[in-house]
Amino acid sequence: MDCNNFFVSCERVFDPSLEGRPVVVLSNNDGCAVSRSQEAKALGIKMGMPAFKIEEEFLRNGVDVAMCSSNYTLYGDMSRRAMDILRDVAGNVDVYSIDEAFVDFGSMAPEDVVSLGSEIVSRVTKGTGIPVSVGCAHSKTLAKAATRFAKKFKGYRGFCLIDSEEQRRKAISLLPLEDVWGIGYRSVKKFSAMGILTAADFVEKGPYWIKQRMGVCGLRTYEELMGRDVIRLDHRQLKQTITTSRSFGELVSDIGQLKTAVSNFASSCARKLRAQNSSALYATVFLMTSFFREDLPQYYNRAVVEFPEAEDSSIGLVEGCLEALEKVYRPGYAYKKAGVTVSGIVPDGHIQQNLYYQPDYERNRKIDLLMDEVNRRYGRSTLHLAVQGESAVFNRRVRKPAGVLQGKTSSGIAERKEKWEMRCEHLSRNYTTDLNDVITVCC
DNA sequence: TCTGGGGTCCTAGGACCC
DNA sequence: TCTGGGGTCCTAGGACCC
Repeated sequence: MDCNNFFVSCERVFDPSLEGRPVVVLSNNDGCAVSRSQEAKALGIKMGMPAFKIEEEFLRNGVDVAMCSSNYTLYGDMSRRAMDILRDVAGNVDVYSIDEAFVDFGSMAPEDVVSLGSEIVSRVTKGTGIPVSVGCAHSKTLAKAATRFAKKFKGYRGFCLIDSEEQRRKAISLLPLEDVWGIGYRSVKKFSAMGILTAADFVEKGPYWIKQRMGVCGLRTYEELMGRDVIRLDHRQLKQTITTSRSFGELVSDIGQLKTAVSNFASSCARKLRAQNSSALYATVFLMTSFFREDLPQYYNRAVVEFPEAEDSSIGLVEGCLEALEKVYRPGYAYKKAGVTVSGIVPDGHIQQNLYYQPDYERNRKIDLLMDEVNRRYGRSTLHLAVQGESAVFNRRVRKPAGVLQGKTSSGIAERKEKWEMRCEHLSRNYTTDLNDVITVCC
């Protein structure tokens, strides 16, 4: 199951004025388009198109395009609702991403497959307001292809089944190579120069040829396109790396401001580590200038700190990361982005202790527990370390005041306090997660 | 002026072991 | 010092996903 134009669809559920219009949802920092309505796609707005180009090419020429800042609080909650309904209808659900899930239909009679597939489409769409497509086949790669057909051709009414060998052959011959799950931009470029344009052209080359050029990943895609289910999803409990990074709203040169930003990134990583009951042995801090600014000197660097013992406290991670920041920082550059990645992640309870290190566990643990609890109850960053700065809001989303349904206004957006804070000038409300933002309908 | 963020897996090559 | 055969571990870079 795949939600159609997911982020845009979420915005439309609560803002009917977006219906029937070209709509794009922008990335963090209002950078570029990450989700587009059908109307926006028809205009030729590409995935990843920068917001300023959309303004130049369309808005300035009087073409109506609605732009929304991304509102992940809303999308995350809408995703949860969709997946809950899917589980209720179908059971055996494997959530693959914020807008996609695989369902194991087992060995079901074809007519039951068709009715269950159609039921998923109608129940999820009705229950969330978000249109979805369902594709069914003997492998995940073919099921994803079926989903594309279900989305593209209205006749399917949201559900497409690739069952027989004849249907499989027809499907792969109609499937452009760039739409195959597992074949990316680079491979498409390489293969199209050889005249390989569809999934059928690709499998025609045979497993040996493919393995030589794409390794075992390509081989798996071949098997899947032949109808054999060989791709296993990752069911690990713990993430192997956790990153928090942001582009800045404006270029930053001052190390004081970078310290504030990096402290926030580090404490965010610590919070994510604690959320999955794990700790990390290493933290990497990176710093970079804007590669688009050819008029400015460029710099990229990173530094790693190793903790004496795997660490999950905000205080410990922030200390380590500030140390690393001092190593990578060079004065005289205008920085555009920074971030923190933690790695060497181990589950709590399996931490290798260090004979020569006597940390004050109890102290930091108490502080973290308290901060987590207060922030859970009263909102993120209610309580934070002083070094995170007065606002501690690198991912603050300032909400608009609740009001009647009348489309977007930007009057409720607070000014950014710090240069490095993100831009989000077209932010919708947290309609489903904040009582103050619940819509009022006048009738 | 303005171009996102967060992941996974595989492979080749270097360094080292017996 | 060199020979062959059989390993492990680590890292950087590439490719892919949403």
